[in-house]
Amino acid sequence: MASNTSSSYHHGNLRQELMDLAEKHLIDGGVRDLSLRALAREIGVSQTAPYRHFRDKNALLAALATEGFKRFFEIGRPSEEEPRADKSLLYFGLAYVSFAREHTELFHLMFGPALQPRNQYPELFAAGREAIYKVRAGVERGLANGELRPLDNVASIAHTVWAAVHGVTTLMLDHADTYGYHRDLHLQAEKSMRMMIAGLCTDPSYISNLPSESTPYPPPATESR
Amino acid sequence: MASNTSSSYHHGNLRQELMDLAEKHLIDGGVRDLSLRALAREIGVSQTAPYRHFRDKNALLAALATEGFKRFFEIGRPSEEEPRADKSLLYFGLAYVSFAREHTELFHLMFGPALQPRNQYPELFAAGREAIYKVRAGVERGLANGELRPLDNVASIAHTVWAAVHGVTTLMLDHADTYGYHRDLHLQAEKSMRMMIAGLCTDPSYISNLPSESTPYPPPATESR
DNA sequence: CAAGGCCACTTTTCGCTGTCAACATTGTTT
DNA sequence: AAACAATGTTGACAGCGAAAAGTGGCCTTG
Repeated sequence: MASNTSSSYHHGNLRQELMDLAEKHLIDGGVRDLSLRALAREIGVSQTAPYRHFRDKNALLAALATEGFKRFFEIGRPSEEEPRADKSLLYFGLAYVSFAREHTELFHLMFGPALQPRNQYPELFAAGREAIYKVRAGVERGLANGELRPLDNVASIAHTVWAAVHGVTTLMLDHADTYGYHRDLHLQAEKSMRMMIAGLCTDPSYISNLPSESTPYPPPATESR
Repeated sequence: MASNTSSSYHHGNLRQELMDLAEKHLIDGGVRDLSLRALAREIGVSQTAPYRHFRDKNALLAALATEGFKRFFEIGRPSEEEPRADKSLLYFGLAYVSFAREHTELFHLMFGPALQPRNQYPELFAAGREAIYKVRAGVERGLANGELRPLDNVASIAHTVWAAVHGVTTLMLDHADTYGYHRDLHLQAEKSMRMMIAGLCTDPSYISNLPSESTPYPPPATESR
């Protein structure tokens, strides 16, 4: 896939290859170690070739984040099939956490302040916005079912759910050691989300049943801390 | 305060002046626009002088973040005086949001992934850890009073509260436009926190009374977006 | 089939950054 | 007075993002 058709002057697939390699570099090293020059060097083109495909370094980052959101949609799917609103929201939250742990640096790029300004990339905006609709749908069904308490309008409740999940996730990623939850991070995350979601439910009996100590979740991804 | 005693060779107060100017630069421009050389140039010392006081650029950032946490303690105070646990937690959350809006870039430095690695600065670690104790204290009193439901152990509930507040705040800072809460950000934040805290209370009647549309909070700080 | 244009890439160059090694200057201790 | 440690300075290196101008090759158009 790396080697191209025939001509050595025109690479032919540079944009995609830049994206792929950029993500690889992102994974081990974070945004700080991502340099256009290094990418170009490694691919074997001149150091300014990337500028044919991305106006900026920022534009590359925006493209990466956009693709991250598109992959992110996939994990939102199950919530549409689960009939129970509380479980649906919980599953969304757990998937959110899993995504963040498996694609930590991408997650940071998508939701963190590293990529700025971000309001000039319509695709990125649309992709990010799409995500909240998943939650909205779940909340709407929950309200219709009567499983969720009509505490406020849909948008507001959806925002609250998102904030809860997002807070649990980011705190876990960036400050796990500070707050002393070295192990069983997934367990703590699930407990927190259950507590918060329970408050939104009319009948919180199920959701507030905290999970047992042993968790079926995958071990934390190897990180370069 | 800038001009020193008499000698022009030894500055005399370089460390503090670096910190002050660094924060100023941080405020308008973010971490990306913070350069040791620019600081040195502006202060009027040579470009390597800062290295006498900070091993690294990272060390400067760590010092800034540490001081940020120390200021952050001040806002935690009111929660100790408020007898009602729900209100105490809510006030903490509101103060958290206010701090984040008034010192956006500092907040990002304190809680975001920009400063890395951060585990080699004991002072920073201690300062960050101190913050969670405020919440713990509030939760402990709430549990003792019977105002908070004993859903789990203190640490776990405190972590949950923190995550809720943190999620609301970061989402508001970084993605306000994405999720369509351009105005009345403080109102939305308060509503979300009330909903979440209500779920933790035995009698959520007061806390779930959502605030009215007009808010007494200060307008958003002028930001360079 | 040739002319011309356009696109993808290269070369060159600029100014900026963090950081290191060696040196100079100062206030303080012995 | 002499040695010392702390604090600045000079100069240099490698790396970066980015702009300007040139070049090779494919594609359209006459």
